[in-house]
Amino acid sequence: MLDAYTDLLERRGERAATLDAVARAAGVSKGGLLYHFATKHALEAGLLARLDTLVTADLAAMRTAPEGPVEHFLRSSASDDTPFDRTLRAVARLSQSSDAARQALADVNTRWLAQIRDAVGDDDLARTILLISDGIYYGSALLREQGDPTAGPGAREIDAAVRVIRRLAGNEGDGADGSRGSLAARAD
Amino acid sequence: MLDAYTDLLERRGERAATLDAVARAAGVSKGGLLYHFATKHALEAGLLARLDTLVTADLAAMRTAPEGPVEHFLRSSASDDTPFDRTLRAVARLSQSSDAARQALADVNTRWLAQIRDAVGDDDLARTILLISDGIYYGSALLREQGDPTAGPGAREIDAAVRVIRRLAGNEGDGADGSRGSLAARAD
DNA sequence: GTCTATAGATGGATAGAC
DNA sequence: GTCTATCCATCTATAGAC
Repeated sequence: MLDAYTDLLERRGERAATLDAVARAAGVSKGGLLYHFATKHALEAGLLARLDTLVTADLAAMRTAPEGPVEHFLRSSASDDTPFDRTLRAVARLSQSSDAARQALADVNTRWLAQIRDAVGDDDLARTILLISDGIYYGSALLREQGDPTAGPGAREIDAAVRVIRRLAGNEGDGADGSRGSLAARAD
Repeated sequence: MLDAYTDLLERRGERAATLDAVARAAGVSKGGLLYHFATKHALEAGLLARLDTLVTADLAAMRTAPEGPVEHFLRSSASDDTPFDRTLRAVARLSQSSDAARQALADVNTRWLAQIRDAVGDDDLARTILLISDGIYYGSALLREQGDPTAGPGAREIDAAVRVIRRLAGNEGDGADGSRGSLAARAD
């Protein structure tokens, strides 16, 4: 049922994610849905709880990614096939009218920033990487159409950003060869 | 009436922007509102038409900004007091469930990219700047709460991004002194 | 042009059978 | 646990007075 709710939020927006539509998509009746989630607010709370679990797992995956945490982070910003990204996009849509969802997104950002700063050792660069990720993410979350996954930022934008950050990371000083400076730091 | 519609979309989301609420906020009755905009769809179309007018003016302002087009562009990404930015945020909210609004946002991005690329002369950097701007913009659009303008990215994030881009621009080659390379190009 | 009144559809939620 | 039936509020839109 949370899957159906996520899918509707992501693909058709908050307004279309009615109890009726969620129940139909989940293959149950409205009454059946309301047995598990007594109110619409409870359904939302269930989604936010799931997000919290998934973000913890994502941070752990970032730390051990072979391409390094930053590149893994940016490339996964537009991924559309993991439960985590789908949940995040759904919550972003909810955040329009829900303070709790907005707070949940802010918390995710805070946790990401801490880990990226830890990886690159540069507060300015970490915040900029977060912004680039937000650009990729929100663009892909909001501009993506139902049937057109090519809308919004795609591989082209992400590759451009990765190259730009590599230039910076390569010029930082501690690195050396220019192809992988602090970008890939702590990836080993 | 478009002002009232914009304000409701921006502050309380698509779902709260009902004909009733818009009419009340505009100080007219529902019937009065529907005299000028026969359907809700017509109201939306009116907002998109206004956006088109405002983006044209914004591109012109970018070209003549004293701090250069890129810095002007990034700093204005989180501005909350211009009619253009308020309209853009409102349309971003509509884009959840409206194909026309989504297309309008994509068009704005296309026009921005062309102008930024023209200013920095580097496609990768231009696309990255767009992503940073989207990060600032969507963050400020979506995380901003009714009474808390400090949520989402603020001056701190923007300053960080400007410094990072300056580093890049200063390292580009054609510039020289490092404090203003292609960043401020064509600003004179 | 702007209003009130109301129609018709749909939203969230409850009651009670099975 | 899941269903159908139903209540009540609200939404878009129409009709018609002023």
